[in-house]
Amino acid sequence: MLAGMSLRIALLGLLSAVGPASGYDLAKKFERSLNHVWQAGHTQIYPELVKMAADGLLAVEAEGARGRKIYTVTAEGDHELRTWMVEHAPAGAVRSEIALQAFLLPLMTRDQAVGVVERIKAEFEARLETLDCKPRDHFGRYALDLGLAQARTGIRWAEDTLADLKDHP
Amino acid sequence: MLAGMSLRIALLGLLSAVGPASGYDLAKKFERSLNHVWQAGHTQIYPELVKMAADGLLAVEAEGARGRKIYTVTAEGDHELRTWMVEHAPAGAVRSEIALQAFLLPLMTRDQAVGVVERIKAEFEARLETLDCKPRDHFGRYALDLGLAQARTGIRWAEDTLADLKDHP
DNA sequence: CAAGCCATGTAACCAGTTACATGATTAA
DNA sequence: TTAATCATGTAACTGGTTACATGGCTTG
Repeated sequence: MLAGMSLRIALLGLLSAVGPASGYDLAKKFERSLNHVWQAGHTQIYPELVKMAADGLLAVEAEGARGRKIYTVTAEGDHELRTWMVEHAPAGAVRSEIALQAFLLPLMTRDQAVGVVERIKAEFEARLETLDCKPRDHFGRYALDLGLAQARTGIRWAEDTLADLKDHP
Repeated sequence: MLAGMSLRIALLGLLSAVGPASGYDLAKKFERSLNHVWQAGHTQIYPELVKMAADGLLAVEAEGARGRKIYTVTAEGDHELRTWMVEHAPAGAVRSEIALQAFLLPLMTRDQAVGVVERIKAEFEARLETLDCKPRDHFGRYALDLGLAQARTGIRWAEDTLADLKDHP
């Protein structure tokens, strides 16, 4: 089991959850439901589906108009998904521009720092709002809970940091 | 100002904070202090420093034994750093294997899901512990606070999710 | 003088983004 | 019939990882 197959896993998961779909369908669902967890555009998805079919993880169930291919998960694909979920220790590594800006705050003047933290706060608030609008009955509900909790934590951090910056001028 | 220049910014920030340093020094400091915020190995750092010097953001202050070059931030480099901090709206996008596993939990059996969440919880706990050991007087303290708060949020999410999984078998 | 660490680099590869290209279908 | 949207793809590039290569310095 190689590292960095998250795109495959995400596609297998989506197909398992919503049933047979085309590349276009999957790209839309990526944007609508997986966005806060993983991102991929159609230019990455189309070729990956072809490779996954070649590797036996997916089968082409039907071919419609203008080359539209409907994919389904094979038994092997389902096995791959479950194995990854159960066995793969997720990489906890973070690469966050927000955290980088937070890291560098002490290099800024007080006024610069206040401006930066206020923008970060707004960013977390926007995130909270978009996540809050998503349907709660959805099968990605646990990830939604995590995202909401982390957005609230970010807002609280920004408030505390603003207070701290005002205390120590 | 192009997107995706976070590595440059991180290097400018480190050099500003700790003073003149070589590529090797910076690689070590990356590992020790920036790890929870951004990652970069020496194979990425060395060529980037050369490019940054060519672009006028850094100057080679001295050359020591075995080709060791000591870099300093130029006025232009300092300007670049400040401009990015003050003007660049940080990308909030997340790409997290942990969140992906959380997303896919409803596809698993109850036992599989419990195992996955327990491993995620352990991951957050490990993160909390490593961050807790870092020095608090350090110039990256705000990022450290954010990391600690988010690790605690992750642990709380895992506990809530485990309770939820046990309630609804 | 050998073992181990210090220190710097290159090359090949993989993942992800941006820009470009094309044609089918639908609605005004 | 023209404009918008649906739908699929390719190519070039950027950022990041892994594997490899090399040689100086230090200490037992």
